[in-house]
Amino acid sequence: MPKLGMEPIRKAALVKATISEIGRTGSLDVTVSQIAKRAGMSSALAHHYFGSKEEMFLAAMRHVLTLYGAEVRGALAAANGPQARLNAVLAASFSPGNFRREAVSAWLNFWVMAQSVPQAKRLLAVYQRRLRSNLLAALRPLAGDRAPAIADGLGALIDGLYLREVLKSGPPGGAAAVRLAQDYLAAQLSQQP
Amino acid sequence: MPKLGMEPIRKAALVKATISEIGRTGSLDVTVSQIAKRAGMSSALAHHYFGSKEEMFLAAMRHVLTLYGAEVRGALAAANGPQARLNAVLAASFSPGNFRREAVSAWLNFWVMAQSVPQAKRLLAVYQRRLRSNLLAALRPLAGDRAPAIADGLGALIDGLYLREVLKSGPPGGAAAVRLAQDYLAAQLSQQP
DNA sequence: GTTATTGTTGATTGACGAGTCAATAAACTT
DNA sequence: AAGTTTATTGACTCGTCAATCAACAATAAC
Repeated sequence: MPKLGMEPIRKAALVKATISEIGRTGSLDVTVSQIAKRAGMSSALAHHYFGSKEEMFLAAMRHVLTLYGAEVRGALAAANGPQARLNAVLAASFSPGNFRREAVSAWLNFWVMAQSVPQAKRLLAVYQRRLRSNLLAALRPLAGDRAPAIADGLGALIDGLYLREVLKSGPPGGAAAVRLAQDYLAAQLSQQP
Repeated sequence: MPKLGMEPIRKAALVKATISEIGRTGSLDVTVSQIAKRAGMSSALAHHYFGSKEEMFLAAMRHVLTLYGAEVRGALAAANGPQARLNAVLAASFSPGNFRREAVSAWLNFWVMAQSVPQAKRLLAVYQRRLRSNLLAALRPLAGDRAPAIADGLGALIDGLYLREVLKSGPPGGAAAVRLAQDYLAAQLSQQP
């Protein structure tokens, strides 16, 4: 049975399954067996490829952040001018791909993990730095000295909207979230600089 | 040895210890033994009083929310007029008592718990409703129809600032958080209603 | 065709931890 | 003083789970 070159396939399946299981249970209290089962393999194989449960979690986290980063980059590439760049970041942040229960729930749990796993903390810090730098670059031409404060506020607002999404029931509210964030931006930018 | 009337004392000690341990480890992966030890008793006694670990967590959560609620109420009682009431809510939210590593970390973990424990979800919903209602009441005279959107944004911003505090190192940044939130408010309120 | 290399799993190990129990002791009741 | 209630804990049960191992299978290398 063993076809060669299984490693990347199985790893990808495990990463996906990890996110699914974290999303399903809403916590990191997920067993390797559950993950492996959902990915269609034995728990022993999961350990074979990842070595430890923590590595699986970290790989899943990297995956979520990578997807997010790619979407932001893509949206930015098609954006003309500062205002469009801001909208691009917001649109990517709350796109259906990123702003869905599973991913949001996983993201919340990664935040928890960051408190005890240094590597996770580093990954989140990278995400925060990138977001801040994107916002800042677009805001400086529009808001000058006030750009840093606005960027920090907008960053926190985005995180807060993610946070609140996990408790909401019903369909994802990405559109409403974008509206709120744009509202915040409009208010800040209408102030004299 | 048994002095009577120990129950409330021990329960309070356990609640405090629960918050401390969650804050220390940054997660809900805390054993009843750890909590009991920090509270100066055996794990059996902890079970005797609370029945289960989950009950301990819920009691700790209630405690955090009660403290927060009391502080908000106190600040509101001394506030005159809508703008002062808004400032009161912000000041209470980021006061040193509430906005300290331990409490913030516990709060993040309660958020996670809310995803799988209905009772925890209910408690958080109560907190959110109260916050929203407080903000809304103060905002309506200042912003009219735009009050709901501003309240939702401000609520999310507050939650986001909490979230970001858990990753920050160094001393608590309550003052900066209040500034950011007030900045948001000022920008929103300067818009024509 | 023998020898690595890669893929795969059932079974097992070893640790840990929630919750229970039986026993002890001090205080209150009558 | 006998009995009840409250406080308290060490020892134990029972389940779970991460991680390892031994074995087997298929492909590639020589």
